[in-house]
Amino acid sequence: MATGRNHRPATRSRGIPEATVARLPLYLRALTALSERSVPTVSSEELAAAAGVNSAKLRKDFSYLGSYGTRGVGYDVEYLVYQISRELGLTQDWPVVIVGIGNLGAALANYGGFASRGFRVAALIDADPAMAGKPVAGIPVQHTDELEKIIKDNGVSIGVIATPAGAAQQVSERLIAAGVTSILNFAPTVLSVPEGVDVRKVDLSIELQILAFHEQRKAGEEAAASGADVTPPPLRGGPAANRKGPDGDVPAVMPA
Amino acid sequence: MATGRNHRPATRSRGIPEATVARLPLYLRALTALSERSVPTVSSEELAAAAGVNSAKLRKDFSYLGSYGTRGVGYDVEYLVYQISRELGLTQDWPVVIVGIGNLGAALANYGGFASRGFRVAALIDADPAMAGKPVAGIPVQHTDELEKIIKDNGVSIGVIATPAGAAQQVSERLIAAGVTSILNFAPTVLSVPEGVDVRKVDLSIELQILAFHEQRKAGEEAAASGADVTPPPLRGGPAANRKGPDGDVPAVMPA
DNA sequence: AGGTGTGAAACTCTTCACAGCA
DNA sequence: TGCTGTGAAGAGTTTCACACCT
Repeated sequence: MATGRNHRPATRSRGIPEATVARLPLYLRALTALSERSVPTVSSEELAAAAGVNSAKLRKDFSYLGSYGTRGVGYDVEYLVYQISRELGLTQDWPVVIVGIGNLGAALANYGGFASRGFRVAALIDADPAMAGKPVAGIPVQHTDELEKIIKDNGVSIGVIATPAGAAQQVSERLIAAGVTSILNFAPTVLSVPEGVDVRKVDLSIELQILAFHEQRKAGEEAAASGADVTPPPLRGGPAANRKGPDGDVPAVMPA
Repeated sequence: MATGRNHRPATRSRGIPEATVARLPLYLRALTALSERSVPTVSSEELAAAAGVNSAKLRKDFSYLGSYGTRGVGYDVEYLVYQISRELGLTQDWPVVIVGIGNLGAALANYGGFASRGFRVAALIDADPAMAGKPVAGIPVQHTDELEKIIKDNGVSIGVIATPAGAAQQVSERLIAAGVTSILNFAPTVLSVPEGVDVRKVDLSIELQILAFHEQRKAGEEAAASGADVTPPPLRGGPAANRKGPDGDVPAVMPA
């Protein structure tokens, strides 16, 4: 997911599995909704449905946090909200900077969910001098020259990169040098960062390509069902004339 | 990842593992860059570095596609680009619609990578009548009333939802009813969709929360190194008075 | 009765390490 | 010699199913 080394290589000291961590925000959101409706308790079954996972998984996930439920009853909503928030580190406020205030950066700055839980946009930074001073989402954009100062003055440890791909690596280096240790990267590049820095990436075109893959599969299946050819297009003769199918050779319907 | 059922439940017919599929776009991007620099061949080691994965994983991934390399030499760049594109279904053009043309929707519409490889923005749709006709990224926004017609006329099977959370479920239902079978959801909601529909979600606040979790860990480790307390904040007495630490009880330094 | 917490089984994914081909 | 392709081992994740508590 990131280029930075994995967390807790072999020995997981207080080990919550990464897969579980990735789901905690989901549970938190569902719980927050329940809390707003003043629902006092919830069963693993109900909460799992709201979060879109299965209940055994949810219970196992919670078991890593401790025994927070009551047998025969379920989980106390408020209490769980607190416990998960705490576990995720959302009981404190994280100042973040957004670098690259183009369409996307502006969208992120305006995103409400940002401020909602634990995060605060400390600054918007852009390389275009013409942007400097312009308010976006009520926050004046600052020039890249100020980057290091902003990071240090605000004690920022989380940076969001929404620059063009070409600028991303350099921006990440400056952020890191100034003290940032977690980066959310929207630029379509692989960032290489030193050990200890976490990078998560959000990449639109990758997501679309994954969807396209499955979409193509569905088309293939329909075709198969109606007796048409299945495997993608023809196997034209490329440079390497020695390729063979996935496992040995697929005993599939050959195209014309 | 999605609410829709998993692909290939038990028997993987022509099974490329999901984890591999998710990395193919990454390889494709790295290969495209090499191709633009007219690099003819590349070793698994080099390509892996460019894609930010390790070489054994990359070779294993490629082995699911077939034997496309040459021992002692490496992989033919152009040929691999073609094979991966084909596998991902990018040799055909996928028309997509973007629903919800706010800040984010506009950012997506303007996103270059969209058009670049295999995707074409067929239409922009928004519920605000005031938006109708306005061009965004050169494409006139159409009103939600037209949604079904647009989907059908263009044979759209992939939809992008960039609406507020409250509208997302309903939009997804309309998209699906009109024929969409893959959805990329940017709204912070769990979509519930019928079997056979793929949903992928991109959720800013979830990503940030995951970063916050690790960030907090790092802070904890530093503190531990300097002898301060490790486990998050205090264990206040909540509703359930029976909680216990993760594995038994953490023999950690108790806070004051 | 009802629903959590969890060992154990099943499955998926990653990494190792090396046989075998160019 | 150099690098791919891959069995086999290992790590991580999900699911099952049921003991146990309320």
